[in-house]
Order: sequence, then C-alpha cells, then structure tokens
Amino acid sequence: MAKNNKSNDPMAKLVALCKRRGIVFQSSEIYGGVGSTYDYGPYGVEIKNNISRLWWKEMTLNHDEIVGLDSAIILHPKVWEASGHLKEFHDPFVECKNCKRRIRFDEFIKECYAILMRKFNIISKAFDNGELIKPSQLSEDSPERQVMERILELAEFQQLSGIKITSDDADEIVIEYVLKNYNQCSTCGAKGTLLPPREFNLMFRTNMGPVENADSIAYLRPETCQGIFLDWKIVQESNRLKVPFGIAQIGKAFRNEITTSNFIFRTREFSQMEMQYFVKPGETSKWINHWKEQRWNYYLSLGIKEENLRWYEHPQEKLAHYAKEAWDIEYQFPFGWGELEGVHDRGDFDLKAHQEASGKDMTYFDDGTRERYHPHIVETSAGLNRTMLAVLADAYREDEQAGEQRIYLALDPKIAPVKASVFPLVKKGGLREIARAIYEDLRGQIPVFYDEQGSIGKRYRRMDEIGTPYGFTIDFQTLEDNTVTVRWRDTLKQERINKDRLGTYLLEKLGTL
RNA sequence: GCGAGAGUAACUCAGUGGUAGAGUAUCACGUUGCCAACGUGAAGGUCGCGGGUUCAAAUCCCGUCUCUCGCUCCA
Repeated sequence: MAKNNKSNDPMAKLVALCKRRGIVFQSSEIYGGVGSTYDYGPYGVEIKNNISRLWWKEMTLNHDEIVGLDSAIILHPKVWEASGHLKEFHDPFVECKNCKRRIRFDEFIKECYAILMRKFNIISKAFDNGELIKPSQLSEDSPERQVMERILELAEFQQLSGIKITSDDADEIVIEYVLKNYNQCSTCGAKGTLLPPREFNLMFRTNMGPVENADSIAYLRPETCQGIFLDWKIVQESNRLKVPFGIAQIGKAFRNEITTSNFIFRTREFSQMEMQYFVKPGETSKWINHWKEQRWNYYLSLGIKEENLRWYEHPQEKLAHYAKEAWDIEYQFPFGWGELEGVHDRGDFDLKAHQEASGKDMTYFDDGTRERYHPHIVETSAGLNRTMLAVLADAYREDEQAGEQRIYLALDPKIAPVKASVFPLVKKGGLREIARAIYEDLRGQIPVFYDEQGSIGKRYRRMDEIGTPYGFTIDFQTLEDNTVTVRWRDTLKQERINKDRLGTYLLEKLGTL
C-alpha cells in the first residue's frame, strides 16, 4: 500500500471509504492485486444491483416494445470479423495524438517511403542537377545522410554475410527517420503528434476447447450489443415485435485497454447496460432525440446532480467505425469529465455486415406498408461500473458535527444498499426485544440492518458511511406510546412515528424497491 | 513505456543491526436516556517477495514484484 496524501484528493477519499466499508476493493489482494480488477463487497453488489435493476425496470417494464436478452460472452469468431472489431482492434496503427486519427501501419510505411523519396529528389536536384546522390554529398549531420548510410550498411551486411535482410529492417529505419524528422499528421496537419506504430489488440483472446491452435481462437466480447444483432430476428419474430422496438441486455464485456485508470472508471472487465432500438430508416434522428431525453432523465432518477452531467457530441472524424452520429452523457468526476453512456446512431452498419458475412437475411418486413428494409439502430450503451462510480462520487459528503468530521453517502434511497437501520437506544429495559421484533418484521421485505453495539451515535455514523437513509431507534418513549424515532441521514433531523407503520413508511419513501 | 517515490496489523503510521509497536477500527463483558462517550480484556503481523552480508536483518547490500505520483496513453 503506497503512502500518499489522501487529505485533499476526493477520489482517494472515496476509494478509502469503499475499502473501509467493503463496498469495492482491489481484487486478488492476497497476491498483491491484479491491475485494474476490483471486487464488489456486500454493500457494493447491492448498490450495483440497484442501479442495474432500475435500468432494467426502466427499459423492459416501462416499455411494451422493449424486451430483454442475455446472450453469450463468447460468440463465433466471425462475428468480430463482420463487426469490424478484428480489423480495427487488431492491426498495428500509427496514431496522431492531436486528431486521434489512426493510420494503418502498412499505409503509413508507404507514406514514409514517399516522404523519403520526395526528400531525396529535392536534395538531389539541389546538389546534383538531378543525378543520383551519394551519401558523401550530404552534410554530415543531415538526417537524410544518416538514414541513407544505415540502409547502405544493411545492404552491405547482407552482401557480406549472406543473411537476408527483410524489408522490415529497412522499414524500421525509414519510419524512425520520418517520425523523427518529418512527423506530420496527414489528416490534421499537426506536427510532432504522430506516435510510433503499436499493435492495438483490444480483444481478450482465448481458445475454444483444450487444443490451442489457430482454428480454436475465440474472443471475449468487447461489447454486449453484437449478441443483440445476431439474435434480433428470432427475438423479433418470437415476440411478434414491430419496428420500432428495442432489445435490452446487461452483461460483461472485456477490453484489453492499454492503460486503465481512475478506480472502477476504466477497467478491462466491465458491465454494460445496452439497449439497441430498431427503427425505420429515416426516423433515426427522431429516436436519437427521444432516447437522449430518456437517458438523461435516468441519471437524474439515480439522484445524480444535473449540474454534474453534460452532453458531448463526437466530432465526425472521431466516430467509431460503426457510428454515424454519437452523443455521450458525461459526468463530472473528481478527475474530470468522463463518459457514462453513449447514444449512438449505428445506422444499418451492423445488420448489413452480418448479413454479408453470414449470408443470412437480416431484413425486416413491414406487413403494414409492405416494405422490406434493414432497420437502423439507435444504441443506448451505458457503463454500469462507471455509473456506480458517478453515483458514489455524487453522493460523497463530509460535514462537521460537534467538532467531529462526519462522512456520509447521500445516496438516493432507491440506490442505498440498506434502507433503514433498527437500533435499540440501549440494550436494557426491554428495548432490545422490541427492536429485534421490529427488525424481524421488516427484514425479508425491505433491506434493513440491526445493531445494538456501541453508542447510538457510533451506530448512526456507521450507517451514514454506507448511505442508509433512515434510522429507526427504539427508546423509552416506545414503551409508552409505541412510537419510534426516525432519524434522517442527511439532515440528522428526527420525527416520531408509530412502530407498526415503519414498513409502509419505508415503501412510501422508496416509491419502488 | 520513461522518471521519481513508497511497501511494517483492517486503516494511518512509528520503529537505523539486538524480544515487532502506537492510535483508530474490530470482538467480548460491563456501562451508556439520541449523534464516532467510558472501563476492562481479547484478537489481529510471512515487516511485499527472493537472495546476500552478519553471532544477529523490518533495519545494510543485490535482485524482483506491486502500488502511487508525474510524463505518455486511454475502442
């Protein structure tokens, strides 16, 4: 455990709270931890489940035309060829860090040689009136002389040794020369922004069956939506769905990110909540706007403050290979704005790609209008883990009570892992027995927590840290009039209500479970 | 990937060659009339890992791993 100054870093404080209360913590910790893997403890899994259940409910219960699906994580390898992920995720690329444009490596080599030849032409004209230039005619420290000498050295080495020099060796020299001396992006024109070629292999690769060979290679899905695209016709036909309709799925996806960062914000294993909405061509923008509004409201319903949310529209040149129009909902994390969800126009890219690759018909026939077409897809794709991080970051509060710092999570009651605590003020005088009875009555229908240990203040604080919104305390007045104290997490205010009304009180406050 | 720093109890840390410690947290019992009270006690540690030097290593040396910060990167 590294020592660092946590006193002023809100993220560090949130991470510490998550570990202290067993909400989220480093996975495989007894072996020193694996980078970027986290486990969700008892309260963490409740919070995560609450968020995903609210999403599921919003999608499937509130919409007749949206149905659920749980597709496989490992799909046929050809899926990823057709979807473009193998090509886009696998080849070496040279990337411009300014405009983020990636140039395929083989294209880039051609560009490099073109630059080199152009340069030599210019030099040879200047020096030699168009005659072939010799290295000695170039100034000692010119980059052209250096690259030329190195290539000649290679040729000489090949001649003397008989060892064949591959074109890769020469390529390396030329690429190095271009990156060092003429590093300019052909798309945006920025200078010095091209990064050395690297292989982007973002899919987790594994093998189907015990034999490892080229034929058995399989991939863990890098996005959940492909399963929806493969299954959409059977879902549509078996459920007699008519365009527009949607298919919702919650599941894990895996990406071999180059780097991971910011706690559970970017991890290699993560959960997506995706709803793919199948619409008639030409109606896309109407539905994009519809879902933008719907999805925005979802985050408000989780209790996230609206001023911490914003829309970000992807500029055309940054769009993913499948997207035509793309909007992201971003949250203002302590470390900056970060994407929570994308509302994207995927057009008919996916269905057409799978039709072509599989040879299976992927069109929809509209019985009403007698039209046959590939539906266009409006995608809403949310990250569950980062949504939970946003919810936690948004709920984290510190205040001061009687000179003592209090840390609490102002979670929406719908999200809170425990809805109410049940405490006897003290153990004696029969209070414990009444508290126990109330607790036994509530649990099983509502998540509640019983505690009798330590002072009442300490018990409240423990509940504050996991965001329990209500505290029921059984005191001596309970013996007289059957009322208990309800204590609110955020304001610390109290009221008294009849002990038989606690269940309905909670259900009223929660609105839903 | 590069540079710097850090790894000792669940947490925060002290401990410069000679019996591994404190505070907080946890648990038990007592006490306790509403916001981290108190008393007594208990449990909890391969000092990141491996090797070396030494009569003796948490401490010195070498290697290694992990984490943090800054660059870099981030479908």
